[in-house]
Amino acid sequence: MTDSVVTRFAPSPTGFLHIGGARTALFNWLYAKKHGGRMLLRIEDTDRERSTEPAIAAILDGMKWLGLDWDGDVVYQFTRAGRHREVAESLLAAGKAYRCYATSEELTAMREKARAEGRTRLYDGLWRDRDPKQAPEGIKPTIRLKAPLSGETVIEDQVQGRVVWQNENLDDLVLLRGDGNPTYMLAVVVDDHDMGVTHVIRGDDHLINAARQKQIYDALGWDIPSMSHIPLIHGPDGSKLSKRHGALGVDAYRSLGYLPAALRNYLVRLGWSHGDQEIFSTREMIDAFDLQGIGRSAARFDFAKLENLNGHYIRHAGDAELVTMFEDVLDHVPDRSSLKAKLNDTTRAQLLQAMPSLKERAKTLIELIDSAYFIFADRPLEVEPKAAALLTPENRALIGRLKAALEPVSPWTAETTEAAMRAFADAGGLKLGAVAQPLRVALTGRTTSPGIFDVLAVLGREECLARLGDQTPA
RNA sequence: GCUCCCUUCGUCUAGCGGUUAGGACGUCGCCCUCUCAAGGCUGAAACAGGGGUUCAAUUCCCCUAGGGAGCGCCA
Repeated sequence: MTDSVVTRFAPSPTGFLHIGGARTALFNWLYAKKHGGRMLLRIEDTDRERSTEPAIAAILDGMKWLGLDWDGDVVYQFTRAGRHREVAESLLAAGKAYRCYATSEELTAMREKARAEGRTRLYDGLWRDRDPKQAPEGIKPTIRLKAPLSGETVIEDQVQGRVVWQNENLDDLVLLRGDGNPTYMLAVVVDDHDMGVTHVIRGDDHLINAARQKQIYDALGWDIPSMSHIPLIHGPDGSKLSKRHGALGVDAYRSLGYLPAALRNYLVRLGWSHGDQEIFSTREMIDAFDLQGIGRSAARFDFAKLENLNGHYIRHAGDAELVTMFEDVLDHVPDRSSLKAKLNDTTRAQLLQAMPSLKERAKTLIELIDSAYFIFADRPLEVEPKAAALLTPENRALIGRLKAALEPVSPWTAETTEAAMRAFADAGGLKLGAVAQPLRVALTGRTTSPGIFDVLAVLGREECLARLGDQTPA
């Protein structure tokens, strides 16, 4: 049976792929992969007003970047409107639905009245049993489901457990709008059914919709798929995730220098766990993923943990791979075009050589870019204020003497320059640090950098001596 | 207001009646050290509150409080 699993990710294209959607997609993807099934992608664009092409593009792009591929063609829900209409009509013919001629004013009044009386059943069934002959002129009717008035509707949710609603709290939802277009509620049910979806995994903001959809499934005589409603992701302060926090599109995470693998790992552990394991390769994630491991409470988004994970993935990435990522991310961050122009075979080789040292200190690709600054810097170096403070007359003189000491070094490697420097320090009765810091400033313009011997080796003899010369009194 | 969901260190979480309540991030201190990281070792840090059930509750039930979601001819 494991080969029959079909999951789906069904975003509405009204904005970018946000972090919560990304996690939902990931969970669906993992579940399908784990069971050798398929994950379908359906764009819920029945709201013609708010659906946009750029949003669709952003969603597809975001999923590709995250490495979440889907099976088959993307299904655009709006193209299936005819089928949705057909199903609504069949329900009408079967007496399981009816036309409702209520005006929006009447509806508003009903809602206010219901709320005032503390009821949840907002639509009072005004046209449920009324003769359509009484229909007013000029009103395009909606088609509403004739939902059960009593009894209960039960969802056996794989995450939330058994959730029960009293039917008197559920009203007759609209299946078809006055303009003949389907509502989300109808479209989802029909599409999931027609697409053969076996497992619905989505945010728990849909939990109540599951009950309403169950009523549609029942009216149609269809089986409802397995339901899993996963808790939402909140901002660091526990409130709803806003743009201020992490409700950024996944493209923003790319621009921030996060690796897809790191984001996947962070996301999978947000709301799901597998014992004490924190780091998961994609393979391990697929093998370990299960619905039982999903928690029921909302999780807060924590950038610090994401950064830590990202650092881990950077440290463990291949050097050549990182050079490629370094270049690729430049296209997604502002003000890096000058850096891009400086990429050539020489600087690429330097970058590759420096990578073992660079990646040890970077939590994001942005930090990686920043710490590689010394490779691309033009002479004379721009010196940070904090670093400039170290360029005292004494230290400048020291740099001059050091330059002289390094000049004869050959070949020029991290090992040989280190030996020369240690000898220089010993001879002067200085601690290595007393020499290394001024040297670092002269070479990088900063007080922090990769190991100074790595910097020496990467920059090469000529460039190093020139930079030292720049800081030596004439 | 109504319906539904949730509640273990600051954060993500393990726990599925009996544990010194574990791990991870962050944080504190120490070690390493040419800076910054990384790494190693330590420390502080949690079962929301109240009732039950039970020989025994973080674990099961109820209530309260707090948080969240939903209440559209949006999805």
